[in-house]
Amino acid sequence: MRNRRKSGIIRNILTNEDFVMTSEPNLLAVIQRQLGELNKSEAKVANAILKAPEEATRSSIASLAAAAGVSEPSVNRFCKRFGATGFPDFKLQLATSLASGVKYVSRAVEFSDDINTFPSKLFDNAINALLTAKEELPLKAIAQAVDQIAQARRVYFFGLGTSAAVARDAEHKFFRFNVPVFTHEDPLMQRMLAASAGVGDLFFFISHTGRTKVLVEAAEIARQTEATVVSLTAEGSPLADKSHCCINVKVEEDTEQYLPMTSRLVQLVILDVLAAGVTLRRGEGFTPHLARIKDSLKDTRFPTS
Amino acid sequence: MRNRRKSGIIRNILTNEDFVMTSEPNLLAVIQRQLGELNKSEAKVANAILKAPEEATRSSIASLAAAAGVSEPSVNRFCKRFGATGFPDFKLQLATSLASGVKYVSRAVEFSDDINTFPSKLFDNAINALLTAKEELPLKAIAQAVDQIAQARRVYFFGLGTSAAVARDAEHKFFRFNVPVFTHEDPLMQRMLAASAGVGDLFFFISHTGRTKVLVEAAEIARQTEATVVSLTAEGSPLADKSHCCINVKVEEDTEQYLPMTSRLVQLVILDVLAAGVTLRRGEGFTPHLARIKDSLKDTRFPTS
DNA sequence: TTATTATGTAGTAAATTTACAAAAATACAA
DNA sequence: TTGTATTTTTGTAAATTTACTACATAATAA
Repeated sequence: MRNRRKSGIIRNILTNEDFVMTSEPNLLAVIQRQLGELNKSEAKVANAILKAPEEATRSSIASLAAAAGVSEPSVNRFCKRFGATGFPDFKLQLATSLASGVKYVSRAVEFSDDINTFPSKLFDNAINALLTAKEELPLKAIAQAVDQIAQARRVYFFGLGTSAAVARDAEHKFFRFNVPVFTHEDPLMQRMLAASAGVGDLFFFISHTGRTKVLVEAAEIARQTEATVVSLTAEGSPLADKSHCCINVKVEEDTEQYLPMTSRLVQLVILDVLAAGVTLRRGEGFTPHLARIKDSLKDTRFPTS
Repeated sequence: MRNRRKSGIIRNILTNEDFVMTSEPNLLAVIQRQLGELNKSEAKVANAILKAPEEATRSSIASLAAAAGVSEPSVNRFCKRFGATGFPDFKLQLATSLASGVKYVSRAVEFSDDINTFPSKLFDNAINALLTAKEELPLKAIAQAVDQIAQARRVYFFGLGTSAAVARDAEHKFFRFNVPVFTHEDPLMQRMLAASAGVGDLFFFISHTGRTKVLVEAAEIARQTEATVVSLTAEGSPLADKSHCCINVKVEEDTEQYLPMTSRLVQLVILDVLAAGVTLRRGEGFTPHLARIKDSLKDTRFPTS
C-alpha cells in the first residue's frame, strides 16, 4: 500500500500534470453525510435522490421536485448547495459519480458462467488490468530502458513459457525498428549468450513472477559481464534485483487457477511503448525505413480487392 | 448514400443475430468507429465531440451545434442515431462513458510526443481496442470454435510473423487445459501437416490481415482433408473464406506506419476466451488437472520470500 | 428530369433559472 | 409568555434558456 502511494507521487512529479484533485469520490456519499445539516425541503430532495439515484440522473427538475414533494426552485437550490452550477450540472456529476464507482472490478469466471457472460468478464479483466497499469506506469524506468535499447549494439529478449511468446513478439516489433534483436527460448542458449556478452549488449528479460530459476541465473551471468541487464517483471523479485533497470509490472491475478493472462497483455503494451520510444528517439527521418520493411512483405500477401 | 443507410441496417440485423450487446459500451469508441459511415453534418458533430468530449457533456445543444458548425437539429439527429432519446440523454451517456476510465479515442503517437504523453496514448489505444472488441464479440463463432476445439483430437495453431507469437501463446495456454496442441512457424511444416490431416484434426489459423499467401495456402490444403479449419482473422479475407468457422476481429489501425499492435491484443484475449470456454465445457472436475500442472512448475522457481 | 436524402429555419414546447413575495422560524424586548 | 423585528426558508410566477418538431429548401443520386 505505501509502495503504491510512493509510486503515485513519483508519477505525478514525472508527468508534471495530473495534480488535479478529483472533486469528490462519490457524490451520493457526500449527500448522505450532510443529511443532518440540511433544512426540511433540502432533506426531502436528498432522500428522493438517495432512494433512486439512477432515476434522478434521468428525470427533469419538475419530476424530481414532485417525487420529493417540494417546489422546483428548492431542487435547484439543493443542487447549488452541493457545488453544482444548476440542476443539469448536478445530474452530470451524479451520473459520473455513479459510473466510476461500481465498474471495473475484477470478475472471476465461474463454472456457472455461459457464453453470454464469461467472454465479457475476461475482456473486463483485461481492460481493467491495462487501466490500472496505465495509472501506475513506471515512466522513469521506461525512459531509461528506451535510452539503453536505443544505444545498444545488440538486444536479446529472453523469456520462458508464456513470456517466451512475449519475447518473440518483442523481437518482431523491434526488428522492424531496426534494432538488432535476438530471441532464444532455450535456457542453455540464453546462458551461453549471456556468458559471452560484452559492452553494447543488452539483455532484456521478461518474466511474470521474476522467480524462474534458469532465467534468473542467466540474468546473473549476464550481469557479470559488461552487458546491460533490463527486465520486465515483478517488483522486488530475484530477477528485478539482478537488473540494471527494471520495469515493474504489478498485476494481481489468480495464477492459482488460471495462467497469467492479463500481466502478459500489460507486458506487450509496455513493449509497444518501448518500441515507440526508440522510434521517437530516431526521429522522423526513420519513417522511410519502416515503409521499406512494409514493402518487402507486400508480395507475400493477396492484394486487397 | 442510401446504400450506406442500407448497409447500416444489414449490419444491425446481423448484430441481432450474431452479437450480444454488452451493458456498457464506450460511446466515444463507437462514434470513432462509425465516423466513416456518417454523413457530412453528422461527421462534423462527431469530430467536435471527439475533439472535446468533456466539454461536450457540459455544453448545450446550441453551443455544440455552433462548435461543430451545424444546425441544432443536426446535433439532435446525431444523438438519436447513436441510440439516445435526445440531446440530454446523449450527454448523460457520454458522461457515463467518459467516467469509466478511457478519456481519449484512438490517438496516434506523434514525433512531438515525449515520455509523458506517448505511453498513455498507446495504453489508451489498447484499452479502446479491447472495449470495441468487447462490444462486437462474435459470440456465435466463439461458441462454435469452443465446441470444435473441445471435440478435436489434435489442435494446430498456425500463424506467421507477429501472429506466430500469438500462436505460441495459444499453445501454452491450451496445453495447460489438456488440449493436445502443436504450433509451427515454418510454412513448409504447416503445409505438410495440413496435407496429412484427418478427422479430428483442427487447424487454427491466426492472421491479422488474412491475406498472407503461404498461410492461406496451408488453410486451403487443410480444407481439402477431413480436418476442421478455424481462423481468427479479418472478416471477408481469403483466409476467412477458407475456414469452416471464422472469428472476426475488426480493428482499424495504422498498419502503414506501425505494426498491428492492438489487433494482436484482441486476438490474445479472444484466445483466452476460447481457452476458458473449453475449460468450462470440461466442468469442475477438471480443476485438479490445472493444479497438477502448476505443481510441476514449482521447483523451477525461487520460493516467494 | 424526378426521387430521395440531407440539412437548415422557424416556431413551439419543455425545462430551468431568476426575481420576488409569502410563510416560517428565530431572536429579543417588554 | 407574547408581540415585533429580523432572518431564513419556501413557493409562485415570470423570464430565460434549452431542446424538439414540422416543414421547407438544398444537395445528391437515379
